[in-house]
Amino acid sequence: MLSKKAQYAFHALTYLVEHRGEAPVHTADIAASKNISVKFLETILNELRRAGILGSRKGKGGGYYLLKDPAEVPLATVMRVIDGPIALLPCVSLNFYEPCDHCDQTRCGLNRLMAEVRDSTLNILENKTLNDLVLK
Amino acid sequence: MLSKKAQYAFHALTYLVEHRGEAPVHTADIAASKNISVKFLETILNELRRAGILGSRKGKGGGYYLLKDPAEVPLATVMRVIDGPIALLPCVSLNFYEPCDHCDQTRCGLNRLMAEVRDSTLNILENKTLNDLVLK
DNA sequence: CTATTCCCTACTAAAGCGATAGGATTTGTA
DNA sequence: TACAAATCCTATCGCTTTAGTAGGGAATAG
Repeated sequence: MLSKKAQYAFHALTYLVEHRGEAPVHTADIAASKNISVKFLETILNELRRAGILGSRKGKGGGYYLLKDPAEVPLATVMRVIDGPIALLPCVSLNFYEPCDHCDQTRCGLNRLMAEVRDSTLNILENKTLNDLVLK
Repeated sequence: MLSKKAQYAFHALTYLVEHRGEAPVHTADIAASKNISVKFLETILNELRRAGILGSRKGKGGGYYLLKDPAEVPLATVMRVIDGPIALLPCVSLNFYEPCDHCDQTRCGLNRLMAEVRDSTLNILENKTLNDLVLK
């Protein structure tokens, strides 16, 4: 399951896509619009900034804004930044790989099946982008 | 990610499929073969029994055994018993559904996308069974 | 200079995870 | 009937993660 943090991140990004081209958006505005604790959302937007997904400006007229074209940011990227691995097992993770302790991967049925799940999941999450969060 | 419990469950079930038709298998044998703590595995096999996936017999000559044809037990069933929901959001879960607090599902882009992920995941996990855990 | 806004560090309460402990219960066999 | 073998049950425990909260510091526009 996605953490609350990841859910909030997606909702906030949705808001930012919808307000793209306007002035930087205040954390407080997003929080109010999406019913999220301001302080909690602050830390989330900050993580997204450190990950290179958002830019920010301080002071009056400041706020957060998208750094890239929303169509260039896959959902998988956001999920990895906030929640870490997408795969169901460390031994089939592409970005957070860790070997199994007591099991030869080349002869593990579970490994093979979970790799299949990973591929079908990533096929969606790597191709759907922030743009797809917004319904037309 | 799958919990350790779910991983152990799958490994134990693999062992049981491989020893199908023989006498009931001792917890200790599986634990030794798969490097799992005996006591921890006990609770896992018990959960699988209460879920109707395994049968058991106590006393001498006792142990656990599969109740059904392994080809009739989808991986999704095991995962739900041990880890709960498979979907990435409560509001798109088929078996553990919970509505969103502040978001109209029919107009939520995230909801729609996560439902898509769920479908592609379940397409695998409902069709692959315990039999597929065993490599030939 | 001051109000506004992001930025940073630390803390916390509650829950979940990965076990472990200790015994109760059932069953086959001598 | 006694005993050993195995499952079954309940409780506990240390650790980590989750979902926030608190309090102020730093930059910036006007």
